[in-house]
Amino acid sequence: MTARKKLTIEDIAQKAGVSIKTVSRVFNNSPNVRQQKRDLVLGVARDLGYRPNISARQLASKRSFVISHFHDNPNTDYLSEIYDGMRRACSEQGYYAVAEKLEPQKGSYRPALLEYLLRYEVDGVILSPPVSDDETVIREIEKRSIPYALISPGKKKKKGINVFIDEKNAGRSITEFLIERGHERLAFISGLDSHAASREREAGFWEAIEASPIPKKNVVRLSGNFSMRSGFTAFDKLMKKSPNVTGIFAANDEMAVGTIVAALRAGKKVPEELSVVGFDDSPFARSMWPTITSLAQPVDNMAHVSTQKLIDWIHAETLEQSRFEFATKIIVRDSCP
Amino acid sequence: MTARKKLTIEDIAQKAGVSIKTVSRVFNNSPNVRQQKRDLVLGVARDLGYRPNISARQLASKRSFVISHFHDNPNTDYLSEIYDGMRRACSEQGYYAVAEKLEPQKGSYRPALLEYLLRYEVDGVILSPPVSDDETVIREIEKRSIPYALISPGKKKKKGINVFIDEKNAGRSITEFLIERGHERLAFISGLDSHAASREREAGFWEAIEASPIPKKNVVRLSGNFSMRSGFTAFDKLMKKSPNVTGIFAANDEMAVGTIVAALRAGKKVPEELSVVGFDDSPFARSMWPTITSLAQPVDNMAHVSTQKLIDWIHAETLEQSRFEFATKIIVRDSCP
DNA sequence: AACTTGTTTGACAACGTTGTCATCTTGGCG
DNA sequence: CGCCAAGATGACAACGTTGTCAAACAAGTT
Repeated sequence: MTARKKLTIEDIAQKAGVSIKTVSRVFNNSPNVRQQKRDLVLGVARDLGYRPNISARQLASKRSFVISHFHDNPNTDYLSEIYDGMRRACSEQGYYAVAEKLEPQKGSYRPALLEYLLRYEVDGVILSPPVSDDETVIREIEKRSIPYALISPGKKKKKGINVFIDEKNAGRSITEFLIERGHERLAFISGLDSHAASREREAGFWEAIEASPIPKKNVVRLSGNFSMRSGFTAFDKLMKKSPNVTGIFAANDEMAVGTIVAALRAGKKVPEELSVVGFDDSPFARSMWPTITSLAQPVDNMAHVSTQKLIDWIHAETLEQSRFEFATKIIVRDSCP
Repeated sequence: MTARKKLTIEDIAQKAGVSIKTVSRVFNNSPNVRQQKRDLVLGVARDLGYRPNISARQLASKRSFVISHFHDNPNTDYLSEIYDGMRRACSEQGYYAVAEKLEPQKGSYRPALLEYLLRYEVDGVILSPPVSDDETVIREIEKRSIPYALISPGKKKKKGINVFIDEKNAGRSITEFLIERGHERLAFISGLDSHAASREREAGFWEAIEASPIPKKNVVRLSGNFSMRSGFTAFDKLMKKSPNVTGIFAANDEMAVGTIVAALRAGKKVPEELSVVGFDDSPFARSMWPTITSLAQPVDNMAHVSTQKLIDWIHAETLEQSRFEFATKIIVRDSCP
């Protein structure tokens, strides 16, 4: 029933009694179109169900309408949240969202990146950790003056769009949460030290400790690498070092899961004898038992905003605001109620 | 340094001393081009580093070069493996791989699907469970004669490409694996009964039991829903019903994780007192402690082959072979060594 | 009223391919 | 050796947009 012929810009122009160029202007939000005509065209287009043909646009304008997300992160939950946010923003504006895992070759992301940029001529790029901290990649993108957005970069760049949470602040607030629950012997399990966010979270942890009456000797730092496995081993080490710790902050949820599993195995009751908080509010946090109290960052929304702003930048060819900080919140669950 | 002007088909034609149409034919693998010219053109193109312009192709040929994967599955690891396989096949052939979560509206995938098909005019579609079992979706796609591939469909369709493993056989073989390890009291934790694969896996489980000397009264069936949580509760129920079970087959790895965590909490040693096997060989299986013995299906490869065959189908406009069965294997790890 | 100046509009040529159809080769066969 | 069918090639018009540039219009200014 909907098998009618394909609509073109010409059909709309004719029906609205204007030239195709005016229709084109309307759909590109170009200036210099009288509001009245704009509304007219938009009305006709809506009635007929017109959608601009992406390929023709691409060809004529030499833009690809592709926005690529480059990543190198095994956390598929995180990636898929980013992709969702991108997709929402892209489909609102008729762009393609594409995700590409960048495989380092001889330690450098450069070859894979170049191959890709050449192939698709992307209009905009989104980078997430750890790629958002790779200077080589950023330089290569700037060299081609492709608009880009960095999600949670370690150090903010002046040029691109920067989208982030205050990791230190977040680390501090979830530590304060633990302290308020009455815990006086704490442990922190770090992520990869090469990951800037992990270092910030730790800095926040120590800030909270210093601001509290808890003596430093009651606090242990264990190093992990964001993997569930490293949570296990951290817990085992902890039990040897200071078995009377009652509150643990793991720098991400996977390690929190590992910690809890190890605790259960060792016969410790969670949360009765040991409270654990995580970071990221990943699906793990909801599905573990006990469910995990975690600090949530609005990844989906961060990706959505980056993409929107990126598209604005592409259109405007100039960038007015470049830094966007997002609020976080603590999701209270069973592991530290 | 690579900032040279964009190459077009014309440049290649000129340099090779043929018409642009011949170059076009070569790049589309059209018949009726002398081998000698084909090689010549290909050589020149390689030397100059020519790549056909996707948009122009799309516009002229009225194809979109987009292959979409429709899914509705919370397992991001699974999805990302599929996406990887698709991407590999797509980028070999200059297609776009796009993934789209189909959100049911009033219980039907139809509205979301139609919106999407209209928007992007996809050339080919890949469906994964549970969408690959949705008759409405398949009918809608067939109505538009869009080539499609089904990954692990419950019942094989005659028309599209069907890519699958023998779930029953797989279920049987991993059960046999348990039995061979000397377990005589077993339990099966099912997935969602609406999920055809889960039913097949269970059928395989019972086949193995019947073929063994184990009496049925030593075997328990518990129902789960593929979530980690349902693994926990299944284990707790099991301990009440028949605490002397020594081998458990969970219909997926998430439930296996849940089972193991519950077991550790209850003070059971895994694998010394209780062996657990899972299904899917997801990242969980590698990262849990103990690591989980699991049945692996080659998801990445299944997606790669579906996509390749789909592209063949798009080009040939006719489908010669439509069913592809993949081999599985058991990955032996610590939870049942 | 004539003259600026800036805004709005449209005609028409790109953009880089593929589809169509006509023409030119080639090879087999009588 | 001539004829014919099939295969190989090319000229040229699509495809549906946007870019360019010139023309028409509107609003101030003298």
